[in-house]
Amino acid sequence: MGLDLEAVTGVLASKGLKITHQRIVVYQALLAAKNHPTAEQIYDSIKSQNPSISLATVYKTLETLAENLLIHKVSTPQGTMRYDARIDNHNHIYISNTNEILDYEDEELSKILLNYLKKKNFDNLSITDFKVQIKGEKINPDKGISIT
Amino acid sequence: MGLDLEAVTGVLASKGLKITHQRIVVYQALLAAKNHPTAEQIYDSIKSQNPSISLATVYKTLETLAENLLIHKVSTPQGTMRYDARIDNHNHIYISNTNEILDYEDEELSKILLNYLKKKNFDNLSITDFKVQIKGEKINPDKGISIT
DNA sequence: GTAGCTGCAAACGATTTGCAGTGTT
DNA sequence: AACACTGCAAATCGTTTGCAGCTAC
Repeated sequence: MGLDLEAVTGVLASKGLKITHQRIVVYQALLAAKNHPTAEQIYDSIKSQNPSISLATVYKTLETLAENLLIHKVSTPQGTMRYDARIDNHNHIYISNTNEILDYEDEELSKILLNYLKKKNFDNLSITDFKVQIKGEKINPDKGISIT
Repeated sequence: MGLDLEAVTGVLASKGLKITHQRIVVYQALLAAKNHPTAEQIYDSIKSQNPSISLATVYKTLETLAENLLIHKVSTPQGTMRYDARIDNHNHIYISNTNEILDYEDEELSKILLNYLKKKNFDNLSITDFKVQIKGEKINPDKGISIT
């Protein structure tokens, strides 16, 4: 995770976006985040290095990046938005007692679902995206989750 | 769909909730709704018959019903809340060009997923809920969707 | 009678907007 | 130079809250 400056500017340029300091910083912050931060969390994480940046700009930048399919907006069960630099199709685990969102990806699961959806015929619907949403609680909130 | 008054009062009583006119009306309105309405849509649908009811009460009532597991709160990709009187585990299809939410239930899909999750070992996680979220667009927005 | 519920208005948090000024191309 | 982008503050939207009065039990 974490594209260098060249890569980031290249990606922005490829979408015809102006290369501004703010966009670089916001994008890099999101790429570096392993959790799924809110706009405010991104703002907090960059404002010490960029004291003049405004929260509104962070929102606008994230919106722009999402429109250009460089990042994803993720709505949480609480109705707030989080952002995700991963653009490949993957699943999320919402952990209610710690308010975390974990990525969950599994080749086998993707295959199973894709296979299932192919078999079904959804008339008058063009599917743009599908994912499994798992909700749960950590038994021990201080420890991580491992999947075997 | 649509419980009669007796049934509704019975359900409320079984949860130890006071039987108020507002709760009956809100609950029945949600039971009768085939779409997944917002709090405001429920409010609009009942206020002509109940002019003195307040939107805040609708919110409070829905919250209470959800806490008592009589209904579900559903967060949309846009970050707003919708409500669902179906409490069995089912999947949702989000239709972006009409802003609809459709229920989607399929025995086979449930089995496949349950089976998959059983096989996997999520350490330190207790799964409370899982569902498939399908996003798509209607090809013809004026027509329905049929699944075959 | 009392605890719980309602309705109102005000407060709230997250996000968006208008606009004047600034920066990129 | 032109236009897109930023920063600020104010506005907006959906939702929640505080509290006085009302209602079911």
